[in-house]
Amino acid sequence: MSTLTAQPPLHRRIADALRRAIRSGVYTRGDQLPSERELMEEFGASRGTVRHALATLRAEGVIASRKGARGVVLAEPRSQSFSELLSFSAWARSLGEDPSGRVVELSRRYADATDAQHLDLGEGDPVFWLVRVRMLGTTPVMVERTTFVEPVGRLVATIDLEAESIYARLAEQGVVFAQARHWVSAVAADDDDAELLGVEPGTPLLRQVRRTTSPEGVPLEWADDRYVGEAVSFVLENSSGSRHAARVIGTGLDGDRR
Amino acid sequence: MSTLTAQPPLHRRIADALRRAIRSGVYTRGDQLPSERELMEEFGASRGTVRHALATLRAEGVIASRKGARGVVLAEPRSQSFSELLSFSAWARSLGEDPSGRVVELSRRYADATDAQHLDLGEGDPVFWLVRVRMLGTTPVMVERTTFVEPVGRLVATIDLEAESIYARLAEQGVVFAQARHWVSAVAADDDDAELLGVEPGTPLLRQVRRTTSPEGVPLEWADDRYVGEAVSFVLENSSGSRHAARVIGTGLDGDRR
DNA sequence: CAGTGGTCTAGACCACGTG
DNA sequence: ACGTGGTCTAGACCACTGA
Repeated sequence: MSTLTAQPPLHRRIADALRRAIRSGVYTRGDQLPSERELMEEFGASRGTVRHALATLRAEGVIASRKGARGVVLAEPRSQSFSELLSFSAWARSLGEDPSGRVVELSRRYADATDAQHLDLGEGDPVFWLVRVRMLGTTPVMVERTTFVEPVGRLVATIDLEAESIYARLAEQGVVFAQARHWVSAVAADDDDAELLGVEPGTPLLRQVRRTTSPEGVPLEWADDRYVGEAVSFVLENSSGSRHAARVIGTGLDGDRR
Repeated sequence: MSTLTAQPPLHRRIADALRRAIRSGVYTRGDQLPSERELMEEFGASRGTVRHALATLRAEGVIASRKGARGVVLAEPRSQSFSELLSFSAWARSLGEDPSGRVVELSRRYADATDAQHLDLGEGDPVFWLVRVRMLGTTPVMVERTTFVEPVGRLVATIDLEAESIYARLAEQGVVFAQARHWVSAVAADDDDAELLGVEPGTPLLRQVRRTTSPEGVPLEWADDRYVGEAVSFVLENSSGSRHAARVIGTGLDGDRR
């Protein structure tokens, strides 16, 4: 039984090669890219495949292109993947930091209206509730309050939360987080936040409310994460043709935590 | 001279039709979409074109799809376009609100290191500096501090900033904003912010630093916008295959304002 | 004007999922 | 076993850019 690692699809290998070329300085901000016909030659791919790769880079804000003119480089690619935006551990490790966490509470409870709305459940359905303080080194950076749907929460309860990455362990169990919607806003630390993070009440926190679904579109968890002051920011791209991001009034959510 | 409005490309009409169908309840969250072959029939399009439309919806977080199974609906499409994320006026009007603005300062000055970095200029190159307080009705919601490259700033100086939308007017002059990168974080209101927004110093603000480029990839402006408390939040999507958004340590920028 | 990216078609094979 | 989406090819026409 040889475990032949399947090669990634060609369009991804092309995108990776171009990202590497930009990161290593072959092309820098403002430079023109080779034409699509030239890239077809270079990678032995059809035009459709080359355009698939370029569309990926365009969505990342790395390049821009217009009819009639060659594409240009806009910015260095950021080295972030989906799991690094989802998992605090994976993110921190990718930055060479030492992530850790302290579990404040893990319990089974029953869905309130907000839970029901986020998780497509009925009020009163069982869910799991996890509160953790996340640290880089020994500095508290974020408090995370996550509500899991019952089958996922049951698995979470079996994980050593102080030592392992939830998302890595759940992936091994076949629970895949595939898609997320995030609401980002600013809040003042309340008494609970303040105590957990070791800051004064009223301190500005960056609030990220996240709803994550499986590849099948089934909600798996929702979370209310609050980051200390300027410790963290989110970067996003958008362009004329895209709607990946939007500004909304209020949070679009209940003002209270749960 | 008849001004025949060119029809949008087929892939966009398909995406629009599907968005409408979802918004109007033909498909709701969790429903399966028709197969790609069925959509080809329905719209008289080739598979490549249908897939182009579906890729758009996937990037918006509206649908998800996996090999072997039909696509599913994840969420209602948000009705936001690029200009609504860029332009406070366009955004507010799309929500039925009454946007207004008060110009605090408009001046010509010389680029510092931060300006130079954002706008691909040298330190000391001339730029234009605009500070405005933006309101919904009569409530201050945001203070915006924008630095324009010289040729754009020169045009901005000719606009009636209290009455017109900068971006709409600039577009008429052939200055098109095509791509933007945003850094979102939380800060405490400083004395200047507090006075302009009518809040206490230390109040949490949502900070959005934005860098905007033309279709050619040339930087046109960068801005530091600060929103009052919970007035506004940003919504973003991401999925396994995409890198539209990322979390970073700090702001990736100088801590000071300019 | 030649070269470019944007759009679109018509096929094909594969791996995966669901019944 | 069959239908599905993911990947890939080979062509074509157009509108636009830029020398």
